[in-house]
Amino acid sequence: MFDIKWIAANPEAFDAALARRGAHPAASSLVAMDEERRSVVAELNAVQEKRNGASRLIGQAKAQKDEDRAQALMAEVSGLKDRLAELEARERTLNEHLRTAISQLPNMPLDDVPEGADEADNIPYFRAGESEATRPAMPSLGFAPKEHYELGEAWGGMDFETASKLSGSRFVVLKGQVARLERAIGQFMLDLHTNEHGYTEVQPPLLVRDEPMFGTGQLPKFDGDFFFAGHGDGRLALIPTAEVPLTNLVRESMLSEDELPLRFTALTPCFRSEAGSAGRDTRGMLRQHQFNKVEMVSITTPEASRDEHERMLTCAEEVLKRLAIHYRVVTLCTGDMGFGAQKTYDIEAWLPGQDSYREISSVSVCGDFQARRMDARYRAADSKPRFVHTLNGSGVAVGRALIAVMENYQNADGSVTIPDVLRPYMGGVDRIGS
RNA sequence: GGGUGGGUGGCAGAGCGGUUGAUUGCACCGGUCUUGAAAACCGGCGGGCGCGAGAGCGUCUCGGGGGUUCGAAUCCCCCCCCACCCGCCA
Repeated sequence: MFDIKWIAANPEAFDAALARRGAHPAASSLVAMDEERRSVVAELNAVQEKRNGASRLIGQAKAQKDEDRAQALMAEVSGLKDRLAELEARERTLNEHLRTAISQLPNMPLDDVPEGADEADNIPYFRAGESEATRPAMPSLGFAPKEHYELGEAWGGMDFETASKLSGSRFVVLKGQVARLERAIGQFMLDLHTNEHGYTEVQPPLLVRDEPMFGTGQLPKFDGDFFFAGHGDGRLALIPTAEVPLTNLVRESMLSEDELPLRFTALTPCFRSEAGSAGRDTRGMLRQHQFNKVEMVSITTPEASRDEHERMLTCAEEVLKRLAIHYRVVTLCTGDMGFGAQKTYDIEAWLPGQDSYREISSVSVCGDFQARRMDARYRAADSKPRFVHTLNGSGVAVGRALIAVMENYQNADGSVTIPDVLRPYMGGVDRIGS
């Protein structure tokens, strides 16, 4: 969601930003709509002023018991009603159209986001002084690695067949030590972010109204990507990510500057219909309708959001460093970014079984894009209300972390060694599946 | 599922047809006092939109929409949401 005044003042920059995201120019039509709207508002205000002035005089005349004068004024002003109703209706319609049009447009990329069409154009990201060497090394297994589902199915810890009897494809039943390992990974990450990274643990609702989904940008454009549960005459969405409830924690509110930044984290199930990815990643746990994820959300001032973005990335990276899983970070190019993002880093974990890097976390800064949709503001030091900035990042996806642990820590006999940091959560077990 | 009460400014909480955008308290900002701070006292202080270079002016806004009226936070209708009680249930 954008400020129409900004668009009107910077039409070329706005269209250029849209072009970078592969969208058609929109500034001139939006500005035209806004001009029409403003002319209606101006006329409406003038008519209202006339009516209000007369009503005030009528009140005075009545108070002075001057009934004749009151009647004369009433006759004069009553003719304004139709015009008023018409102008009010037009204003409302124009407002709605403008809002609808603007709410369909994706966020504008920051200047340092690389140009590109799709994921092939994403570029590796390193901080100053950093390199591959500063990240956990690739494992040298010395045998042909298996994929996670081959390992899991072999010892009955992952059951896709039974899951499909219950729920169809893209579901899994985890059992025994695999189920426990999944739980251990989630607990470990949640503890890390709450104990060491300053995030407040939250258990949010998993079903939300349409309004929060609009607030974070999932709706209205991507209705088909989610599950909805009927509720009374309406529906509630099953959250596709905890970003939705966590970010909307501050919706329609006026925060004070000294309580920022706010940092929230949650371990929740996420539900996605995966409507657009039929046939992709159909085997295994990589792409499921339901998966657990630890999410981080920060609410900051506009000045602080860029630094917070870098900070949040390091929080997510720390998970993989402690698990000692090799990964890389890429800056998403303009064509691969999500709808609400100004800039996004993806963390891709190395999966030996797949012989490739796969996304395990995505960390985005959204500027005031979501804040405008949610009406989330704070009172700045000069006491003026300003929109907050919002950020979200996975820290990290639990299901995919489970895959990464299993594939990276697999042994030649098909067993999996438990990473050191997870052993306390596994009751001291150091190896499963043997 | 049955019943009742309620949605007002950052928060709390009055108002219930006519200069009421709204008493008051808290919070916040400025000032006096003080070595400093607190307290006390004085003053200021909602948000959106439009016009304007600006000071400012106008307008909308008391959950949302519609209606009655010259005029609605106040009256009527519909919807949404919240709280409480009863029943049922983890």
